[in-house]
Amino acid sequence: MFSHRWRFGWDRVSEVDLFADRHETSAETLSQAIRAAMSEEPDSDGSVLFGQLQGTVVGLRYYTGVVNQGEMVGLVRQPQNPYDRNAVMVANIYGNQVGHIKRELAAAMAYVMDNNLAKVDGVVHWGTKNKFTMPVMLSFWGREENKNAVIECMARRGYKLNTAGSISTGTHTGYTQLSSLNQHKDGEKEAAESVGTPLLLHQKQALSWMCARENQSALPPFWEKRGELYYNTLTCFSTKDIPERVRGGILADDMGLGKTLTTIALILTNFHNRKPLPVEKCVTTCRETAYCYSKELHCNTSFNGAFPFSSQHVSAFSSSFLCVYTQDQFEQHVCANVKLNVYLYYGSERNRSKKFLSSQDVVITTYNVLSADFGNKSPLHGINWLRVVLDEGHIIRNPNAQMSKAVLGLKAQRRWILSGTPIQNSVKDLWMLLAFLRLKPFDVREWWYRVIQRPVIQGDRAGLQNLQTLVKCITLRRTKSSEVNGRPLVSLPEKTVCVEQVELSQAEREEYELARNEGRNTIRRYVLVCLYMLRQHCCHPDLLAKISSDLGATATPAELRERLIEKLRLVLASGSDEECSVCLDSVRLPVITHCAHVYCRPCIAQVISTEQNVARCPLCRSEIKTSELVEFPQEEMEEENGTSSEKWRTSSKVQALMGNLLRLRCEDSSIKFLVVSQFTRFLTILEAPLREHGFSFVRLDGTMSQKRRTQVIQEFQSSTAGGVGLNLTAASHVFLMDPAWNPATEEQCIDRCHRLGQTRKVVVTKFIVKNSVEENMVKIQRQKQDLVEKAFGSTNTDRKTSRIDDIKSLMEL
DNA sequence: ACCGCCGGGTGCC
DNA sequence: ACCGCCGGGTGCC
Repeated sequence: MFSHRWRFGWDRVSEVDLFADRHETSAETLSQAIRAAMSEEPDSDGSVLFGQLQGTVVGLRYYTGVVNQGEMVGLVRQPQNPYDRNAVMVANIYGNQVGHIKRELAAAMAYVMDNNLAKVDGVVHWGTKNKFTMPVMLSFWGREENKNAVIECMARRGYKLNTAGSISTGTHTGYTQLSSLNQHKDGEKEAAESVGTPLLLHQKQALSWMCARENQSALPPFWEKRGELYYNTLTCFSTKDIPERVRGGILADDMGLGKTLTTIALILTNFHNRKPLPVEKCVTTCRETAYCYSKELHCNTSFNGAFPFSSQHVSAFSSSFLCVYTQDQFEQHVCANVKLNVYLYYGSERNRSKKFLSSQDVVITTYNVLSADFGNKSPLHGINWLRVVLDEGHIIRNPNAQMSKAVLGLKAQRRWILSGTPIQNSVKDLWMLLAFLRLKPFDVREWWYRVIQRPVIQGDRAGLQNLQTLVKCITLRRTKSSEVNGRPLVSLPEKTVCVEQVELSQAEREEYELARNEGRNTIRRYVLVCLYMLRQHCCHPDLLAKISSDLGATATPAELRERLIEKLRLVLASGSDEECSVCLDSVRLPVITHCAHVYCRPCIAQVISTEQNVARCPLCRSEIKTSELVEFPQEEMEEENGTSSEKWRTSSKVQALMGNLLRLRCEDSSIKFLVVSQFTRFLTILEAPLREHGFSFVRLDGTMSQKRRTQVIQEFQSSTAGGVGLNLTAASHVFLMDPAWNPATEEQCIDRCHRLGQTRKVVVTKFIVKNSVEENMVKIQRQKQDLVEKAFGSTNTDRKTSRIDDIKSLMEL
């Protein structure tokens, strides 16, 4: 075993090349590398069409799901299918199963899909009336770098992807009646008497539109009736059942145009059967609800007493309304003689009774309370509300957030989103809002993505138009500069914004640049430390520097120093090549911090000096001071081999290696192996299982003297002819335990045994942890190799191999 | 499935 | 006939 970084002094800086200062674009390179190395989830928006393929759907007669001509279908892997673990299920928009992809094709697709090499879409262009099988046009989408792999993989199984020219991707403009979209946007509606504040013209228009959206019976956008069926013009899906109409929408007026007042007016004006909410003495009637949430949590339970509560008949739908700061607005905008039951559902003493909450006219809560309750016998989720209103609805933009999931779990007849900025960053933001409104079929992310998001991002005009139609249909948005009947919505004094550019003085600029560079260096260092630790996790958990808990604060300074020195000795002895997490090289002038982490003195000194206030340990974030760094007494530096009392444990990677070694030894007991790691301490860890299974081994690493290295290599080569030096041809199997940033580093390593004197086939095994920083390192390696290939027309490897082949043939070997 | 595939019945022209 | 051919039974994954 040997650690190549040290032993041969190869390319010691290769790991930090990505961030090196000499590149003009270092900042960009840094961010790219971080994104590439740290990203767990690839950006699916970057996908390109690899090609298309005509496939077959079989087993139609066993399922009820039907498709129309031109309809999009979903392809779902069924790894648990008892008849075929490669099964790919075909379903229509509503998720009804239509059939399966034919077995042989499914086998090829399963590989591509399971390895995330491509996403596959299906469209059925014809044969929809078939009884047994039907054709399906499959489109393969993915990231550019996977394109060839996918095409080859499919070709190997006899499926040729059609990559030619322009192909229909299935997006087209849905037929829509634009006139109907603007319905009621110009109409006006008077608010109910109980609304205490007179509405402005544009607010009456908004009220009219909101009432219409709640009372309408029109189909959602892109749906039309065709005979007995309801037909979706974008996906070509059709169904007997009328698609659920979206009773509600997005009120996206600018700040200050009175979204809250308009919503209060809606609550009071449009109760059941288009009648106003019964208020005042009307104690026995059903009460309505609107809901809203605020981003803020105000746990002020004393507010509860501010509202008169009366016991009400519990309605089938209760209702609640919004935000903390609108509590005043209710009082302000509701007539003084009107009693409205408004309950603020937050604070630890909140009343969790479903019956009580249902009896309220309005229940107001916060996103935080809602998500805290969700999945925990949440009374709010058990009530079928008349209306749910999300104030500042863009807060639930991220569909992965708990708050968003909690919001989607609410049951309601009518749903509203109030937001001045419904789309903050990208078209992606819209999905969560559509999902909340339950706008079919876009509430299912796949259909939203296929029909709208991907086409829009790829610049498809039809996709953009469909998006606009969709948004127009469910959104009312006016800005402060909008006009009604030629007049501005609101009259405000003039506002001017100007930008004045300011130059820093030379001295200021110098200080600024200094701070910027320091900041950049600090970030760079922390990123490297973080990546480094992830790489260690991939190999073995014990590689991570331990945060020592036994270095108590009660110890005297002398005791503490003694213990730290002991710890430092242990750490240095355990791997002989302890690496500094700052420079990633072997520790020079080792020092140990009070939190028991070891660094090079110059490295950690620099970290401390770049901190403005309190310097913190890059590994554990404990406070560190230059004066508290403990050095190793010089005379003990050469000591070796502290026996670690800690218990040995295995790791997945250790298991993988041992499995290979044992299998190979069974096949041929004369095989020798080379086991390579970037981490010398990992080699130390590997010694235990090797001994346990009776493998004899030698170790080679950077701390050894030249003499010792020669001895070790001779011992390893003993039974094999050939010279010494860097020759390790006795080994025919190379195990690379962890990837290096630079592929050349690995190549050099492999060449130590794949060279003159080698008589066996050389097999190299690289262990890469799935879904980890290691996979991303491999991607970076591949990119580097591609670069080399583009620049030279052949890879490093090829050139080397061919040179070796040349020599071999010259010497007639 | 107006197929392919399987397995039983059958067998000169 | 250890075949070929015929025609019935059958059928996703």
